[in-house]
Amino acid sequence: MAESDGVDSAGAPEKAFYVTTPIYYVNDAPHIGHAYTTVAGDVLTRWHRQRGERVHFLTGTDEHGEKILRAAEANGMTPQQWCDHMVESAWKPMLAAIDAANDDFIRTTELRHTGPVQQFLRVLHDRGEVYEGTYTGPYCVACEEFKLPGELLQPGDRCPVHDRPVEQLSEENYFFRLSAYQDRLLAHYRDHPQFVQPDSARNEVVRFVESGLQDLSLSRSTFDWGVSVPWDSSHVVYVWIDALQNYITAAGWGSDPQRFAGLWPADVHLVGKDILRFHAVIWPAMLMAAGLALPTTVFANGWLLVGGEKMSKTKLTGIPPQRITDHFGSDAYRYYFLRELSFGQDGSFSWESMAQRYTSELANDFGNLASRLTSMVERYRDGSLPAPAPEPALAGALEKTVLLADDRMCAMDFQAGLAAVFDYVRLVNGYVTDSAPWVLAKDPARAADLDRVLYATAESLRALAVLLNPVMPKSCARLWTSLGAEAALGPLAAQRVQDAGRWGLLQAGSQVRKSEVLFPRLPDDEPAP
RNA sequence: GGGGCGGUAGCUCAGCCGGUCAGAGCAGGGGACUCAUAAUCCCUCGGUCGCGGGUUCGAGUCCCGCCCGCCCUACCA
Repeated sequence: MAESDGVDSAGAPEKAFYVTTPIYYVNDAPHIGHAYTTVAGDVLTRWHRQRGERVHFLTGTDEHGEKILRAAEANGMTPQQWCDHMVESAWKPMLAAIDAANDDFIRTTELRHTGPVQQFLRVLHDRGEVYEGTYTGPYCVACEEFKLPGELLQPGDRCPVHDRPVEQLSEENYFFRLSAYQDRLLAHYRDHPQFVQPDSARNEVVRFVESGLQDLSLSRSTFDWGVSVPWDSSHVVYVWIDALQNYITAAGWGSDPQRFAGLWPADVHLVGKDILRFHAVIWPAMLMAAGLALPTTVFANGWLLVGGEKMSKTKLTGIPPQRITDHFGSDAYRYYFLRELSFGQDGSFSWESMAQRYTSELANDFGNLASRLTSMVERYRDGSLPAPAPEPALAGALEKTVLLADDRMCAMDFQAGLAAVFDYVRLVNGYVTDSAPWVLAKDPARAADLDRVLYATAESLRALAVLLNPVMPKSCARLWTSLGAEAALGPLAAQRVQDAGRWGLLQAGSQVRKSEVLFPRLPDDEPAP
């Protein structure tokens, strides 16, 4: 198969596999729900990178809007200072804690974003997609802000903050002709079933659009922390319209056409299901209106439930990722959430299940297998790996494992992909026990059998290091070193998923060294917060 | 009210177009082994597949009704 170096035969940059997370609102404190989406994107992109593809992984922060303005005021800072503070003290540390290898980090207050956003608005305006209109909605005088019909207290349409009746107020706004896109959106959903995933999310979106769309007001004039509407500086762009564009502005739209051509359209927008509608309805309509290509897939992941409830800041169930990574490490964190939960469905997090999977699967099954092998090669063969030898029982299973894992991971079915890999881990543990190399070692006449068993086990671990590297890069790097694989095979990052199932890659004489255990057993107890 | 998804062994969940689909892992019980992180391996206990009808030679698997849970129902990041 063709190796990719990022350039196709014509010399033009190969279009990258482009994955995005939502940009996170800096006013929120990062919790495991944010990190879940980010980890999924990171593992997905690392997997494709391990397949030899050119990849681009984008994340970032959303920094405009009235809430930011008010939070900054409350903290005695300018909005920009407040955003800078939150990005540096909360959001970037979260990425470091989960070991995310994003290629870019976009902030909506950056000039590379705000300039192109204005350009985009002009394009919509010039194309007749925007008109001036009147927004009428429930308004609380005490709050000095519009309320959402759904949040009003009943009976009487009362403000949930002040418990007093709201009044209907009108504001002159600019509107986007979203309603004009109903049929085109429905046609797109119909012709591109992979556009919204999983199916449950797609169903909801289709039903929603079928029920009819209203035009969307895309500007605000009651505060000024946002991108100015280019033809009317008394308005700022509605924060969602601003935020969605990060996916193209970060890719170079409006600033770097060559870069944009090499990235857009995005292959996957990962989103939480709470913001699905913005990504599966408004965003594609905006792109259609501007004449741009649509992303291939919008994938909505489920929510993490804690104690059976959705995490909530107000209920103090929003768990910071660092609380878990401090105890279990980033590799285990990444593994746990993708292995335990079915991506796309809601799932429960509990400290107990995290500890259980850590101990059972990472420490006892995977880590211990590495210990068994390295210890025996040191003990029986002075740390020098025996020569390659066939072992059909394992080689056949490994080949199937690689094909299945690759298929599942590319489909974003991380749970099944990891299950396939760990089925193989179990198989190898069984193989070692059945082969009983410690018995073979006592009989010089069976030296060849011992060599074969040691080689087969090492070769299996070699493949596991490749397959698990996108999920657990730190541990797999140590395993790679421990196997002495780099001398003959090169860096772990250079190993291709497609070749991982080939038997006989590790070379005779590789220096195998027992290292610190990959996943030390840990106390199960949850540390006090 | 309308809509979406789900309700399968103690726990977490697989089960595509109906016919070894009654499963996996963990937990529990028993045994083997000692290379290894008191790890590993094997065996085993265990479920009227939410409830009630229906279609069919045959239904967790399709249809209808009901019960329960979560979510969506437009400008909340």
